[in-house]
Parts: sequence; C-alpha cells; structure tokens
Amino acid sequence: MKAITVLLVDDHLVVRSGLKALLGTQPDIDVVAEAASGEEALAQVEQHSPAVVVMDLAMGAGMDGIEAIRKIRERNRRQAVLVFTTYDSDADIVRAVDAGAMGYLLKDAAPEEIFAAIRGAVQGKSVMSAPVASRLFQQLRNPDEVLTPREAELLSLLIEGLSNRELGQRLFISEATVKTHLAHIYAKLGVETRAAAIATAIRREGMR
Amino acid sequence: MKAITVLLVDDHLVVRSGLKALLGTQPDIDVVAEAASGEEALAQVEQHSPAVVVMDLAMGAGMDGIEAIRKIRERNRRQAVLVFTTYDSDADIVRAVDAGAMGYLLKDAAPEEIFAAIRGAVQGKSVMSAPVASRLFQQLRNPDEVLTPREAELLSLLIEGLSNRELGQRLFISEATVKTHLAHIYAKLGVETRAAAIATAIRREGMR
DNA sequence: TGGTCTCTCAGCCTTTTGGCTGATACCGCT
DNA sequence: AGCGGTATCAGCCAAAAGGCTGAGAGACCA
Repeated sequence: MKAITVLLVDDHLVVRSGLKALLGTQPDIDVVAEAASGEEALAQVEQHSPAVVVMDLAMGAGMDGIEAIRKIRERNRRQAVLVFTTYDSDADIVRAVDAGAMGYLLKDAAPEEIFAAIRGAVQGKSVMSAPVASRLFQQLRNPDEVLTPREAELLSLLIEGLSNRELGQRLFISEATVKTHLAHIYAKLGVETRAAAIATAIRREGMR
Repeated sequence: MKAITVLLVDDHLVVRSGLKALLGTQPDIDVVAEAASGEEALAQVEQHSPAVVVMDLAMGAGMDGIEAIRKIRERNRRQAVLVFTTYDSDADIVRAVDAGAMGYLLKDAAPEEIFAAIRGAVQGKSVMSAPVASRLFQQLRNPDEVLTPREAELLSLLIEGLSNRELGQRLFISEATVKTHLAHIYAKLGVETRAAAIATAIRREGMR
C-alpha cells in the first residue's frame, strides 16, 4: 500500500511543522512538501503532484488561499484540496467549496478528524468540521439570506466605514440606491442599524 | 549549563507541537510541559515551575491569555511570560505588557527571533517583534490618542452594534454623556462617524 | 491650593440614517 | 409573453447621530 502524499500550505512555520509532526505519526500519510504562500503552493503541486493539499486560507501576502485552490483545481484535477484554517467564516466556506475544496477543517479539530479528512479526500469523500458543516447547511437552507453580488460589494465598502454618500460615489449610484441596498442587507443580516451590520459582517466575514 | 525550561500554552494542538518541534532543535531549550487553556497553564506552572511560559492570547474557552499571565505573575515572579500570538492588537499589547508579559511575538516571527526571545526572557530582557514594538512605541509617544478606561468600555460595546440609547442604558449614563464619550473616541481614533470608528476599532483591537 | 484629567450632563442645531411606498429597466428562464 | 430576481432611482417623514458650547463633581498631583 502506497502512502498518501500531502502538501502543506501555511504561512506560519510553526503550524506547518506542527502539522507535519502530527501527520508523521500516521504511516499511511506522507508529507512530501511544504509551501508558505499561494505561489509556492502552485509550484510545489507542479513538482510533487501530491494526492492531497492541506491549505490555510489566510496567507499573509500575495495570492490568498481561495485563489490558490482555484488555480490548483484548474490546472490539475488530481489534487484534493483540504482547507485547514482558524476561523469559520461564512463567506470563506462558501467560496472555498465553490473553488473546489474537498473539505474544511478548523485548526482546533481533533487529530483523528484531520487524519480521517485526508484519507477521505483521496477517495473523493468530503469532510468538514461540525461547526463548518452547520454553517454551510444554514446557508443552503436559507438562500434568502445570501447577499447578492452587488449587496456584498456594498457591504465590503460599508465595513470600511463609508457614509451613504461616499458609498454612492464609490459605486457610481445614487444615494437612494445605496439606501435600498442597505435596507436589503440589514434585512438579510437580521439587524436594524449600520453599526450592527458592520459588527456582524466583520464577525461573519472572517474573524469570529 | 542547564537548559531553559519552557511551558507552551496554546489551544491549538498543531501550534503546540510545531513550536515544540522547533524549540527541540535548540539544545539549550527544553519544553517540559504544554497546556491548552489558561487553567491548565496555571496548574502546569505550579507543577513544573518553568523558566519561561510561551502563551497564545486567544484561548478558545475559559480564562483568556491576559488573565492567565496576571495570575501566573501574581503567584510566582520566577516565570517570564512570552506572548506568542497571531495578531498584533493595540489593546492586547498594552494589556499583556501591563499584566507582566516579558515579550510579545507574532506567530510569523523567524525561528531565530523566537529563540532569542526565550533566551532573553530568562535574563530579564524584553523582546518583541518589530511591528509590535512600533505599535507600542506609537502609543507611548502619543498618549493623547490612548482611550480612557471609560472610553474603552464604551468602544467595546459600540462594536457590538449598540445605539446611543442602548449604550446609555447599558452603562447607566445619559445619552448626552454617551455622545460626549463618542466624540472623544472619534477624535482619538481619527474618524468622523461611528461606522468608521467600529471599522477601525475592530481592526486595531484585534484582527487586522 | 490650583491645575489637569476624567466622567458626568444639557441644549441647540445640522446632517445622516432608516422605514416606507412606488416605479423603471434589464436579464434569464419558462 | 410573462414572471422572478436584481439593480436602479425618487420622495417623504421620523429617528438617530454628530458638532458645538458650556458646566459641575471628584480624583490626583505638584
């Protein structure tokens, strides 16, 4: 039986070596390469063609994790990509799955869960941590609460602290339209004020 | 020459084992214990009395890192505590230093930097990553921009999305007073609207 | 004792935001 | 041809937020 070849992608050295040590305890899993950035990850995939890529989404600089997943999947369908990250962001989950991720694990997952995800990934099985699964399920069950692209765009500027007028200028739309979009966003986020919208958006969009 | 005994505190197993592997390469540094929570950390300090405690601030549940630092320093002055965390939050830096941390490192620090910090800590030297140092310096140089305790309290509720009225009710002060505090906070943060205040506060206070 | 800081409160006025209703236009799908 | 979803805009009104000035009480410190 051949071991499962794995590429680790994470911009933190300690996380990489920790994961490597952890995976090293499993005889059927073999870490063949590491990368600290999206660009590096692509190069390593080319060179080693690993069966599974375990990737952190938050990469300090350059290409982000989502982008890297997409590129890997574009060029070569043989790799299964597992997301391994600290936070369970709604947007990231959807985008990662959309980009072709086979699984989504949180860094506080139990070792057994991680091993199982890697073994499952090569067989085409999708594994995700419980909190992640529940969030994804929530989104699929409630499509009404998913923002449209334009709304998402507005929200991303909203959390920069812009006023309605500034939002309008930035997006080349009238203030009236801005208010319409905002009303929809508030309804979907379940809030009443822009302050609350910013607060929940920033938390949902990435950092708990 | 005796090795420096170290306790690792982090709620992520992979980070602990990664750091352990990294420190294991140094003959003069000896990881004698690990803990996944503030409570565990206190117990391990009692039991092993390590020379240095390397601690993540963000602990999933229970006592947070700052609290743990304070407790450790209260009971026993012999430990030097090094903060080892992902984000460089203004508030956390000040609070950690205040609680008695000897150094403040980011997780993307170079291995040599980490080794140096540990070796320095036992000699009473304070080491911090460059970005952290610059932020701290900034704060010390510009005391006008440091929020008062009351203002910080208000800000922490503000980023929950509360309205002026709600803030007043929560803090048992009038809406007028809330507005006064907010005006001061805006001035210190260099913004004009509560939306921008929330945006910059959340970024500054913890998650980039 | 006087100065500074912090926290508290008030009134007044302007600007911004939010709620509501209604309308047009484009697109894709049936 | 019609329907649902999206994006655009307008007007009206009430509520919230923000700018400004002024002021009293307590703490702390020189």
